[in-house]
Formats: sequence, C-alpha cells, structure tokens
Amino acid sequence: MQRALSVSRVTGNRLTFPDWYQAVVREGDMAEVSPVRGSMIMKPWGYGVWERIQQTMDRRIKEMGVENCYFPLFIPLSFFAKEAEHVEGFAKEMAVVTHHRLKAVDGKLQPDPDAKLEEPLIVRPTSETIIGDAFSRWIKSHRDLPLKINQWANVVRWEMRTRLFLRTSEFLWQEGHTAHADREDALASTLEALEMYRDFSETVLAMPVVAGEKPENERFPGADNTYSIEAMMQDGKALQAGTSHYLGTSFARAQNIRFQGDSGELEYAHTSSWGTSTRMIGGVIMTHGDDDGLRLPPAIAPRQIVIVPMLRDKPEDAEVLAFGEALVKALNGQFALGEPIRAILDTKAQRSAEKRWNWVRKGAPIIVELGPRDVAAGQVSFMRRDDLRDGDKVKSQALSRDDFVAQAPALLASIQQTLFDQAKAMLDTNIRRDITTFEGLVEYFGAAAEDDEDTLAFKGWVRAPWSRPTGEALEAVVQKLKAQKLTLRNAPLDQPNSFGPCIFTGAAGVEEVLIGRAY
RNA sequence: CGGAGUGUGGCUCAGUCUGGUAGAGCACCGCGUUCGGGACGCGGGGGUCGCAGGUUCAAAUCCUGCCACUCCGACCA
Repeated sequence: MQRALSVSRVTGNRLTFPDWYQAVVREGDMAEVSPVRGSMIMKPWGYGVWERIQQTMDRRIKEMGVENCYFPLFIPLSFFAKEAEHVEGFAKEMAVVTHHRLKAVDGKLQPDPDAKLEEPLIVRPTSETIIGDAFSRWIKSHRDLPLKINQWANVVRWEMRTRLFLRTSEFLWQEGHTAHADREDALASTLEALEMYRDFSETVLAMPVVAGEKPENERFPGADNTYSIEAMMQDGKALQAGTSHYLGTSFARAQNIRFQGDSGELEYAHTSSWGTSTRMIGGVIMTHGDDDGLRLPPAIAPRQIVIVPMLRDKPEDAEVLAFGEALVKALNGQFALGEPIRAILDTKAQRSAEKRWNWVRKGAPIIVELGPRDVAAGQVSFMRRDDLRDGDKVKSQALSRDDFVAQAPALLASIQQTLFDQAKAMLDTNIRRDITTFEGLVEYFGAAAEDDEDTLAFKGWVRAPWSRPTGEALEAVVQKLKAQKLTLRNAPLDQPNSFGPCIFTGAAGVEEVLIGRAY
C-alpha cells in the first residue's frame, strides 16, 4: 500500500506504508531509534501520549478493584523452569544477566570472571513467575481471594526484528495479575479485563477493535485461554492491541499457589494475567495518521488545543500574546472528556507557518491561529485536525472568543468521536463475510508469493465459520494460512446463532473466526 | 541464524563502475525584507564518507576482514 506524505517535504512523494509509518513517527516527534539495539527513545510528545494512556487506563484498572504494586526487574532463572510451556515460549528471547561486576583487562572492560552470579537473572519478559511466587506467600485462605494486582513496568523481549512502538526489545506496559478461588471467577476477571481494553481502545484511543478468543496456536505460553483485541490498520493488517489470559491452575501448580477453602481442603488458585503496551501508540498512529502526519485523539493528545500567535515584531504582538494567554487560562479552567483541557500558547521563536505545520504533523486536535485581526474582533480562528486530512484544502472556522471557550469541550469530544467513526467505518466495511472456502480465501488475498511486503494491496480481514480444529489438524490449517501470509486473529466474542461449513475443512462450523494479515 | 540490500553532515540522496582538494536539496545559524495557509535574498556553520587492515605518489572510490542498519524468512505485546 502506498501513500503520499507531505510530512516529508524532503522526498515529498509516494511512500510505502512502512516508510510512511516511520516518517510519521519521526516528523510527529514521537520517538527515535536509540543507540541500543532494538530499543527506542520516546521523545516528550510520544511519551506524553503514553502518560495520557497510563493515567486514563490506570483509573479504569483501579475501578476493577485492582491495586498497583511493583515487582523486580530481575527474575531468577529457576523461576521460569517451573512452568514448562512458559519457559519454552520465552526462552528464545530472554536477556540474561550473568555477572555483577566489570573488570579492566588490557584496558578493556569485561565481565569479571570472579563476579559470576550463582544463578543467572532474567530481565523480565513478563512477570507471571515472580508475581506467582509472591502470590504463593500471600494467599493462604479463600478469604485472601480474589487477589488482583497490576504493575506499570518495562519488560524486555529480545526480538529478532524491531519497529518503533510496534515491537521493540524493551517496551513499557502494564500487566495485571489476578488469583481466584475457581475457574468461573478467574474467567470472569479475564473477560472483564478484555472488556476494559475494548472500551479503552474505542473510547480513549478512538481505535475500534474486535474482541475475541485466540485460537489454541496463538495462546500465551502456559495459558488455558487467551483473548485479544484486534485493530485494523490502514494497510488492512491486524494489530493485536491487548491480550488477556485465563491461566487455569497451571501457574498455581508450578508455583504452589494454594488456599484452604471453606471445607478445609487445600486447592490450587485459578489465575489470570492481562497486558497492554506502548504498541498501542503504534496502533493509534496507523489507525488515525494521514499524509500530513499524526492525528491524535483528544483524550490522549498531550496538548489538545495549540494556539499559534501570528507575531510580526510589532507593538500589537503584545496584545496578541496577552489575548492568547488569557485564552489558554480560560480553556484550561474547563473540563473536556472528563479532564481539564490541555491548551498551550506556542511562543517558541519560530515562524508562525512553521509552528502551525509542526503541530499538524504532531496531530494536535485543534490548532488556533491567533492574529491581530482576531484580537480586534474578539474571535478565535481555528482548524480541526480531523477536518484537515491528507493535504486537503484548509478548513478554518471562527467563533467569538466566548463561544470558543464555551464550546471547546464539545469540540474536543466531537473530534474524538469523528476519529472513532472514521476508523469504525473503515473496520466495518473491510471485514468480508462472503468468503466460504479456502480457495476463495486464497483468491481474495492473492497469491502471497507474488507480492512484495510493501506492495500488498489493501485487503482487510475475512470472517468465516470454522470447526475449531485442535492439535495437528489446527497446525495443518495454520501452515496452509501461513503459506498465504495469513493468520487466525481471533474468534470474536460476538457470535451468530448458527454457522455454515468450516472454511478450511467443510465440516460443521462451530464459531466464526477472523483471518487476515497481521503485524 | 538463512536470503537480499544499504552504510557519505540532523533528514533524503548524488559521487564509487573509470582513484586526483567531499557535493546537492531540505533542516540549522546570522542579517535584511517578510509573516492570516508549508516565504525570499545574501552570508555562514556542520561530514576523519560504518570500522580495521591492505594496494597506491594519492582511496568515499580498488582488495580483505569485521560491524551496523533496512527488507524478506523463522520469532513476537
């Protein structure tokens, strides 16, 4: 898929989707690659988005009765060995600490052989094991359950290939971990987290998703059930934007998380875990971005209203600035989307036109141009980033100052809604439900071998019934799909009452599953 | 780790075949004119050409080795 991108005036021409993505991240001042392999530097604007995500989601996590805490970055190697599937799933991407001191040899620093750790430490790829260890001490009685905790942390997974925000060796996330007396309660908690993610994604990120259960081959290592929310990017590929796992009693058994029930019997706890990461920011970029750069939903925009003063080194500049400062103050005293408005007067010593386009590229929801004429008329001229798309002709609106201040909350809410509606329309119209055979699927997506990754045409997803095979039968399906660069995304929670034949085997269908290309 | 490609100023690239004083556009700095939809003129700063060897009077350019990055594959929030 190709896009034009005016954020890159330098090359100023057609870009492939991956190049477009990189350009938007760079021109939007979100992040840059760091000197550390596969790790990124999040710049203030990008980290500001993460802070907004954190603050907003943290409230929702707490509303679920979950408390925050913090566990160590390092996990003893032996903790992983306790859960066989889990260690197998992560073994290939673990960063390992083996020494605790450096020594200069021939002027070169290297690990001191005398300072080798008795037991290597793993830089956490996820914290089930060390949190489970704590749970085994914290949980003695059914009265200790349910236990629900969350932590905001960084984790490391030594990925072979990385992309800013979407897949980095180190990333920021939240991981929720819960323990329950029985399956029913744990599963309910798993699904509650999933629903929180769905709602968060749609209402805060304005990113529509399909919530569903992952097929067996896509499960989290060690999990009984894995659920996900899947978002559709503008190239039609799926992005797994959050996952929630019902872990059964396997982690409890591996780590001896047991409690005494009211009958006095010792029972294993049922646990769950769920997480979302900085990947969501990549999803926002690829959901809302356009040829002029980012478009941030007001709920997560670090600055929602940016006022660019038109200054000309003349006496009236002072009036413009004074008007602008008063405007910012009035706006910031109001609430939009449940929080104080975040407005700023951009007084950076830079040409106005330059400033304005920088904010367009950064995706600021409302950009106000404030000049002497506005001051004289007591009005505010502004443009909405959701109106200004793909190098469209400029759409500028004007309101009286008081009306603008009064309507600012509604304007921001409206932009939030518009971004969601646009993305929702895109998602809904690009899930094909009329393809019923594997041959049809191959024909629709086209022979993968012929396509270069960068030029894959936009195809979206296919939703079709299947018989939910397991084991080797499932593996056969997965391999067939893989040859077409296709994957099973999830089986949406929202299912019809009856099903046609399985798209893969022709056997009786038992549920519908989403199929598509994925990140 | 397999396949392909690329390393030249902050960004995008030319120059390498055919060795001879390191370039362009954008960005950046200064001055002036501008400024309400991506300004213009003049002047300027910034690069040991990925690293290490070798060949040569002379290496961005040729040879050898290494490293990094990008894309594809395997892996993946």
